[in-house]
Amino acid sequence: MHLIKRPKLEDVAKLAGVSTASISRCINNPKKVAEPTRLRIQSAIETLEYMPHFGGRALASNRTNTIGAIIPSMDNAVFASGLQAFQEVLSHARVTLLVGSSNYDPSQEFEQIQSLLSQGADGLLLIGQDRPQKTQDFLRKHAIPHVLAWCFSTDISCSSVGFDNRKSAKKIAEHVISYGHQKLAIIAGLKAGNDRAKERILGIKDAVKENPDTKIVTIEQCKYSFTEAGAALDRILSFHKSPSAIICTSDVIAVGAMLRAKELNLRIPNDFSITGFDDINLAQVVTPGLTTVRVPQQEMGQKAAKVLLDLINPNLDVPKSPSQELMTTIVERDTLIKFQ
Amino acid sequence: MHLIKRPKLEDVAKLAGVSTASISRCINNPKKVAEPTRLRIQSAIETLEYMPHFGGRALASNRTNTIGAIIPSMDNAVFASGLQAFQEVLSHARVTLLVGSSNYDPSQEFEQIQSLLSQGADGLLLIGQDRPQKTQDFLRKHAIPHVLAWCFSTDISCSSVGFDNRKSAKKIAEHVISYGHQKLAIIAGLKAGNDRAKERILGIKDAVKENPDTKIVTIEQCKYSFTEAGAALDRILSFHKSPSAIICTSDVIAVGAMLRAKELNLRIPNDFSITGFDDINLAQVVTPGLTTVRVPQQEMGQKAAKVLLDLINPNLDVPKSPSQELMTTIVERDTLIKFQ
DNA sequence: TTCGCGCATGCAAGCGCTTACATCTTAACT
DNA sequence: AGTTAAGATGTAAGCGCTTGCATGCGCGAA
Repeated sequence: MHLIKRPKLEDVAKLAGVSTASISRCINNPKKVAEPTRLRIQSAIETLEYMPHFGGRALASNRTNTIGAIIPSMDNAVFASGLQAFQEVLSHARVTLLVGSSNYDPSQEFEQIQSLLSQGADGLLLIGQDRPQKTQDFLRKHAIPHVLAWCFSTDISCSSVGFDNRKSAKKIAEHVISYGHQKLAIIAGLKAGNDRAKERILGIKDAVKENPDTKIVTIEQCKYSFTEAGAALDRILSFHKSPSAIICTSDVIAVGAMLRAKELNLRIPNDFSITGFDDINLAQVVTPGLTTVRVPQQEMGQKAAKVLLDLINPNLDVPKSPSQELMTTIVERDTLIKFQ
Repeated sequence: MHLIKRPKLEDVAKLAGVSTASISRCINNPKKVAEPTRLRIQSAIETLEYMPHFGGRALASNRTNTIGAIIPSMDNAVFASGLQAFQEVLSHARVTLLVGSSNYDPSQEFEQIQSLLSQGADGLLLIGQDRPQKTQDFLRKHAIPHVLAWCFSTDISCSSVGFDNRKSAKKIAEHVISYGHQKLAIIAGLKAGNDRAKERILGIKDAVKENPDTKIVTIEQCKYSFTEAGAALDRILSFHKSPSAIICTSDVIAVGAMLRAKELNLRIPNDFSITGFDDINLAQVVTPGLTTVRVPQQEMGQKAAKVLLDLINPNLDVPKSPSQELMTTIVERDTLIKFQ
């Protein structure tokens, strides 16, 4: 078992007694090679353990079979599981996933975009639609095939696979209101460069506007961490007019607030109701179970992968289905009860 | 704003009035170019928005600045956050991360290894040390720089960054035993191709062996899902001699069992104690809080990245620190109490 | 003045693969 | 048998970049 110099196409060609062109064809388009030759080539490839050289292939064909995904952070389960689903679909199509993370920062996202493209990514998965003009221009100018996930809107020029954050947030807010709550508080993720947070706030406001008896006591923002969410809860509780329900734009935040409430010996939902958003594992594990909005994470990852693959392989018969709206549903657990 | 043909080195060279060689040098080794020329080149690169072609570069230099990671699944928070940390370090070193997932299946892992390598990965991050001879031979034969994480053992020939699963499991088992528990049950992940699960079981057995009064009532295996873990609990409860403590080799499993126990109106830790492994978010969120083993996920990801980068850039002065053992600690919460 | 040396730069040969085109074979027609 | 089209295979020209080597230049020492 000693080190072997990487074989090249030529070596395989020699062994199989054909030209390098045939090998290449056999690998990329087996139909173009006659049965017996193909078998001969196959076995030559196997005995040499030949593996195409990526650079050579990329240079000659100008394709890398690589797709980049830039997500805020894998630390948030909601993206991790979407990404997992995305990767699985890609893998079946023999496409490799490049991963970058933006840490919720638009300028880091821009850097990562450049970085992944310079690594040859044929296309990109991005989260959300809110990004600086600079980034958008860049994508357009270089005609980068990309799809946006975790958002949906018909007026965006590029493909998106996701749900309508505003509508979904309105729905949960209406749900909360229908339980008789009139004084609401919001804990949202930081809005800067994060359209999901913004849209969700807007959605809640939409619901409040339509229900004149209702009002928003305060809107707090914080990072997606338990402790920050706990601090946000503290701020809310320091108000005179404390809310009867707190709507959080993420499960992580809601759970963080619940943990803090427990420390303070407050009882949820008796002292106040609370709702989340995403329906990650935490929501079902926390006590009481968190009433939240289920987001089709896996489905989104899978469909986004398919759309992106179509975008890259302008497939003959596949009808263009550039954007897809997925639906969210409310998952009722135990943190929301009727007011009084 | 129209579509622009991707500029190549030659275009930049023409604009800057130098040869392509200088541009290349300027990009890869700025010191080798005189100050004024460098500035001229820089500005040419910027006005053209030049971005090196990945394939060309990879072909000529035989390096891709890309590292692959193959993890069982990003769906498990323990790997997701390790991977996040790994990626961040890589990103600072201007190296891009390729991701594959094996779904805990050695043959899928092998495929992903091949796939990532054929994408030109300069090195690989793998989880655990237990893999088929075939895979090991492959890695050795092709001299693939790689590091193993989530495991540690001095007798492995290649670098590893992680903790000793067996020792850590022994430690938590001893801890449980020190609380007076004598009849223990284990719920472990599926052992096949998963050395973490195997080692942890062995560690628990080690502890039991050293404490003659103690015995293991049963060892159940299941996938890393709440429902499967719940089913495993059912099996345990159907035994005559039911255990006073259940040691789980993963938090996901422990929490799944706790959820099931709650459904059955069993009270933890009164009816039985339970412990987890990993200390992911869930452990602190579940009620009662899960007593578990904290694994330095982030640190592991970061250090693994550094080791791998060193392996790939045989750095001059950096002393070889091939393997690193990290420590785990027991996090005491509320699922483990004294027997009786 | 001459020589030599070091530095900055240019020249040009590939790196391993794909693919348009040319060539050859074969079989199905007239 | 002659003609032709379709299919299988080979030929060779790059794809865009890196890098060993050659070149040219300026400067100090002899």
